[in-house]
Amino acid sequence: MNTPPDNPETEDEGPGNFIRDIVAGDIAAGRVGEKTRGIVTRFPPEPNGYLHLGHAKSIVLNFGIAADFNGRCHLRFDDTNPVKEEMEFIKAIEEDVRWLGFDWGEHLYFASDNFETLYQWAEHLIKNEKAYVDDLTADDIREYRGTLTEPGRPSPFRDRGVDENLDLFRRMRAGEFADGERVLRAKIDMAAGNINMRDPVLYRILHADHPRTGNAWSIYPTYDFAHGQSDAIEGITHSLCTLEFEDHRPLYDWLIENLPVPATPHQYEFARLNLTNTVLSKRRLTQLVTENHVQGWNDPRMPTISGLRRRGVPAAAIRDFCNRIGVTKAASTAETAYLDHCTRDILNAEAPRRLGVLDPLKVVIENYPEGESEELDAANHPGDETQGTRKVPFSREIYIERSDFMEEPPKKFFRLGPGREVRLRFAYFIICTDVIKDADGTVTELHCTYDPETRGGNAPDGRKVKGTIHWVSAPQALTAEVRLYEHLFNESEPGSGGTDFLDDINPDSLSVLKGCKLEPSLADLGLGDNVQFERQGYFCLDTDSSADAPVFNRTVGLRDSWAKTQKKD
RNA sequence: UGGGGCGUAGCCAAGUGGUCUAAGGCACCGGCUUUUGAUGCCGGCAUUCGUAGGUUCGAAUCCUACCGCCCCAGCCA
Repeated sequence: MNTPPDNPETEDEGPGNFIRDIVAGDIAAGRVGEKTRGIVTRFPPEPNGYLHLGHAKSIVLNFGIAADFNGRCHLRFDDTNPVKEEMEFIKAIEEDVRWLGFDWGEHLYFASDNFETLYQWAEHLIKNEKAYVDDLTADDIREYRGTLTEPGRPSPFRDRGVDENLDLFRRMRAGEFADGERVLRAKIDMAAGNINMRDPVLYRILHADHPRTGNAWSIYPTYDFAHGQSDAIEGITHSLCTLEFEDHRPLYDWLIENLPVPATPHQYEFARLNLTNTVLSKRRLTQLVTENHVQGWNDPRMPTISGLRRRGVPAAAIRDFCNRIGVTKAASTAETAYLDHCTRDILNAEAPRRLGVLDPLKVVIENYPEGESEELDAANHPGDETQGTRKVPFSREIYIERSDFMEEPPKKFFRLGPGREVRLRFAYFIICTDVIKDADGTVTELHCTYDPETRGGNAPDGRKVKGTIHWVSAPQALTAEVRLYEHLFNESEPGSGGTDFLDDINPDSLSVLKGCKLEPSLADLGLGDNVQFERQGYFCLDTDSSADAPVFNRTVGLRDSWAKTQKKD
C-alpha cells in the first residue's frame, strides 16, 4: 500500500505567468547569471508560525521557477525578530518544505547569518550620512511620520553628526540602552508619498534571546534592512514576494544602491493566496491555535501544510493546486472546491480501494451457513490492474451503511429496501426479507437472503440490479474511529461582515464517528498511506491511532451526485 | 484628500490591435459508460472583456475620463 513516488521533478514545467515571463526575458537578454551562472530564487519564511497554503504557493513558484530555468532556490529564514521566532518553527518549516517535495540542497540560510555584515553596512550608511540614530520615542516617531495625506516632519535628531551617530549606534550594539530607547533610521525623505521612504527604521534595540544567535546582539535589523541585503549576499536574482511589499520596493532598491552589496537583486510581487471558508493569515492561524479553537497547528482542519498532510492531502495535490491557480497581481480567492478537486484527482489515480462502513447496520444473511466464512477477491483499483487484488472475508453477518437502506425508498433510490435486491460489492446479490426495529421504531437489523449463484457479483441468468453497496463482514471487522471534517468557517470570507472572524467558525467542522466497521486488511495500513473507502471518500490513518484503536481521517469525500439529486427534491 | 496596485463568466485564469461572435481549469447543468450514484467520455455554460467616450478599416488589447476593489501611517514580516 505504498504511495507511488511523488516527485515534483517529474512533473511538467510549471505553467506560464508574468513572473516566468520576466525571468525568461532576463535570461534571454543576458541580464542574469554573470556571478550565479543562472537564476537564483529563495523562499524566505519568518519562523514565527507554521507554513500554510499561501506559503505553498510561494514555495511552488520559487522552487518551480528555479527548477525550470536550471537555477536554484534557497531556503532562507527571515529571523530578524527574536521576540516572535522559535526553533520549533524552524524545524517544522524545514520539514514542511521537504515534504512538499522541494530540496534546497546546501542552500540553507538565515538572515541572522548576516547580522555582522548588516551591522557594518549600517555603519557604512551612517558614514555616508544616509542614516542616523533617533532618540524619539515610538509614539513620537509615529507622530512625526505624518499621515497618508500629510507629509512627515524631520526628527530633531535627523541632522546629528556622523561621529555622534557612530558613537550612539555602537553603544546601541553594546547594549547600553534599553529597548525602544533609540533606533537607527535611514535618511531619505520625510515628505515622500510612500510612507516607507519617510526615514524607515533600520535597527531597533531588543534585549531578547534569538533562537540562533542567543544574546550576542541587543540590536536587530528590521525586515527592510535585512531582506534585500540577504538577497544580495546570497546572489538572489529574482526576489519574489507578495503584493503588500510593493510599497517597499523603492526602499529595497534604495538600500541596494546605497550599500556596498555584492549583487543587485530585484524584487517582483504577486498576489497572495486567499481560500474560501478558511483563513490564511499567520496572525489568525496563530490565534486559532493559541485560543484552542483547533487542536494545534496540524489539526486536520487547518490550512497549514502540516494540517493538510495529517488530513491525508498528498503533496502532489498541493503542488498541482498551486500550479493551477496561477500567479497574477489580481487579488483573488480560490474556492476550496478547487483544492478538493486536485486532491481527488491525485488520490483517485493512486489510492487503493477498500471497504469501510461508517454508520453500521447489521445484516443477517439467513440462508448463509452459520459459523462459516469464505474469502472473496476484490480489486484494489478498478482502473489500475497493476494494483492487484486482495481477499475480503464474507460471512452470515455483515454490516452495511445505514444510509444504504430505506424502508420506503423514493423513486430514484436504488439501494436496499424491503423486498429489493442489490449487489454487495465483490460479493453476492442479496434481497431484504425482514426489517427488525426496536421499541422506538429505529431499524436495528436487516434479514436478507443471498443468491449463491451470484458469487463475485454477477448473476448467471443475466439479471441486473440497480445498486451496488459496500459492506464489511462482522466477525472479522476492524472497529475504528473515523473523523469527518467540514470547512472550519461557515462564511466563505470569515470576518467579512465586519464581525470577528471567530464568530464565523463552523461548530460542526469535526464529527467523530465511533464504532465504524472496516475490512480487516486496513489493519495493515501505515501512517501516510491513502486509501479510498469505496463510495465514500479518501481516508488515511491519523497520528492519534494506537495499535488497538485505529483512527481514520476523511481527507475528502467522493463527489456525490445522489446527494445533489436528493437536495433538489 | 497622499503613495502603490488591481478590475476578462459563480471561482481561478489565458489573451498585449485583426485567425477573439474571448483558451483552459474549478463549479454548475445535460447525456453515455460503469460490480464505487466514484472514475472516464461527450455536450452545454461571456456577441462580451468595470463604465462611458475617443483613436482605428478593425480594440479585451491604444488614448481619455469616470466607477469599483486591495495595500500602506509596526521600533512585524
